Amino acid sequence: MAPMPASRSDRIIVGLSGGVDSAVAALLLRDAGYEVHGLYMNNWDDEDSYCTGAQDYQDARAVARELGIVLHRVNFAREYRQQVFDYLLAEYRAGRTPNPDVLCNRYIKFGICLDYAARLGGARFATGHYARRLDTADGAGLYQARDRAKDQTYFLHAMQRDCLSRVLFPLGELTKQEARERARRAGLSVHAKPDSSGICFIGERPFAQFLSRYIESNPGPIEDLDGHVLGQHRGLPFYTLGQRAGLAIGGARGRAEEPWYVARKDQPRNALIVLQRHEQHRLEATAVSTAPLNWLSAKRSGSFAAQVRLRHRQPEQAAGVRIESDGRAQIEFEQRQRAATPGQFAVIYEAGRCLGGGAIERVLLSNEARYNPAA
RNA sequence: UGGGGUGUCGCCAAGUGGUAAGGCAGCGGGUUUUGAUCCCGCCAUACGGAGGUUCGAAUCCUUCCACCCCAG
Repeated sequence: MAPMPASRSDRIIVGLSGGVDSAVAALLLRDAGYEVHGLYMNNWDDEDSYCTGAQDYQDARAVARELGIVLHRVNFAREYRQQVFDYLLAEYRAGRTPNPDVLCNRYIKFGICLDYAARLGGARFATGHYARRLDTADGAGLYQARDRAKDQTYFLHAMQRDCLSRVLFPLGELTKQEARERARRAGLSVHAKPDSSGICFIGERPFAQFLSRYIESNPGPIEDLDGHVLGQHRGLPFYTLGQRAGLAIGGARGRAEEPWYVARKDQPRNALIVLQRHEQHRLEATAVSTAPLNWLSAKRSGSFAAQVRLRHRQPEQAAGVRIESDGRAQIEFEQRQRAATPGQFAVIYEAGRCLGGGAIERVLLSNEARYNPAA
């Protein structure tokens, strides 16, 4: 385990989700001699068949009991709704594809929840994220987890930099397999609980179905690159760039026997433009421009070479980054990037350190000479 | 109602006497703390309807129906 910067008498608050990872985080800190309190956070109030909140809380209680630690509980549903969910709906309505978990980490987990942990007397706030926090010459830095396949820094890149000095990621040096093994050996009842996926607190329900509860349908044509109508869509917000499933386009006379993918959204005409597999070069970007970056290191200026991810779990892509005077970034990739999507985040790395990132605002496709404002 | 053509899974489409390819879509699962991508599995006792020939027909014959095209 990484050296603990806090003194052993300090109280550490661990965000307990009811899953394996946060349980092991608490286990490691307890075994290292800290006074550990658990904090279960409820971010979503709807109780329906997809909401696992009730079970997760019971699991968190079991973990606390098994570890012999105090468990606190707090409800941030109102804040989540205002700072994450409203953003998500606004982005979808605007035709972009938001990443709510990035905002959840910035505003909820490492925002108000971090403050709440401090009020509980926590000198530090720890979570079960697969990431590493290391001290550097310019302060605490966020580094990728040793288990690169599980690395979650993509989701953490937007947290405020000054929060880094107050957080701990005890799982940063472990693989998922090792974490489960530790849980099993410690007799934690959640050791075999399946990994969760899907938007936190919304769950694994069919996503378009969930969205349709909040976003009105607005049907329009599905067209190929030449403007031939191939079908009808339910509303531009229900699709994202590069998406294959859900288009309901079958075979067409004289067309290749290939699946169709979303190429772009024509907002003024409410048309969804699609293409086939052999045309996917039209989905490839050479560069993206971002909103002003959030920095987790000393602010950079000018141009520099870096590695960039456009989505979680994507291997780092070699790129040139140019910082504009307004804080925005122009990122030019060595390799073309498939389905770079406005609303998602470009996250910048350098030798395993997450420098920060920003929301993708515009995408420069490989067949375009300049940014298309409608992109 | 002259001539020609076509009717095979939701869509496209092989198969022209030997016991229904494939792709797309869809559904299910895997991977995944976003949305996607990707991977795996399932998916026509049935060939527009009805008769007939044959050991055996989607494939041959008769007839009816539907649609398309050219003539009108």
